Amino acid sequence: MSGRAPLPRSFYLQDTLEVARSLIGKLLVHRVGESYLSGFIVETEAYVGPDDRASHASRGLTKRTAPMFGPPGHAYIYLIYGMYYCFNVVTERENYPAAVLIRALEPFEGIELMLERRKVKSRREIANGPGKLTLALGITREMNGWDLCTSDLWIEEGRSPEKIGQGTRIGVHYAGEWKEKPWRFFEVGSEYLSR
DNA sequence: TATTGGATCGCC
DNA sequence: GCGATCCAATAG
Repeated sequence: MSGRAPLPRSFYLQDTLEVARSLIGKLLVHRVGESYLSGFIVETEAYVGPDDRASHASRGLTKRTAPMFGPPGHAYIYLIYGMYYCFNVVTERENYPAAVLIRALEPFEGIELMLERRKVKSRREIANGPGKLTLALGITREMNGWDLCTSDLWIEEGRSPEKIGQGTRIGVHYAGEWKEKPWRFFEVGSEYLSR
């Protein structure tokens, strides 16, 4: 038996900013056969509601953004710049588009395999960015929409971060006043943050 | 049907 | 600082 317990759906049903903050320190896990690839979440960003111009959902329900309008606790994964995948967890009630982007991890399990996949030599380069962590953990488009409560991809309890910092979101220069929202959260002092 | 540009990354 | 690389979202 595993003894590993995915966070309950009620966790993802909470306010998105609360989820984004609470995710710092939790463990993101991908089970591959008998082994696990995982890392502690050290950086997140919240994308909240239909009016947030930084969010893909600000243009309404489309084929791509459909998971953001779905029930909480599912994955929203999309291809960015034709090359990388970004992984989000869907939050809040169905039909209210909101999600939290996972931006960086501190590698935990499967480090040797993740170093190979990323073609890097140091642990801090494995998952210090949203496109890097999906490559390291083997998260692809096939997993878009997966239920994080019942699938081989989930988030479980981890550790308590000493201090959580907050700042503006990255890469959303096009979002007008919404780019100023301090909706990025991170573990202060971590060596595994993006950029 | 054609054009545009992006919640990034790694190298110049 | 810039090009890679592809596809969803728009415009026509």
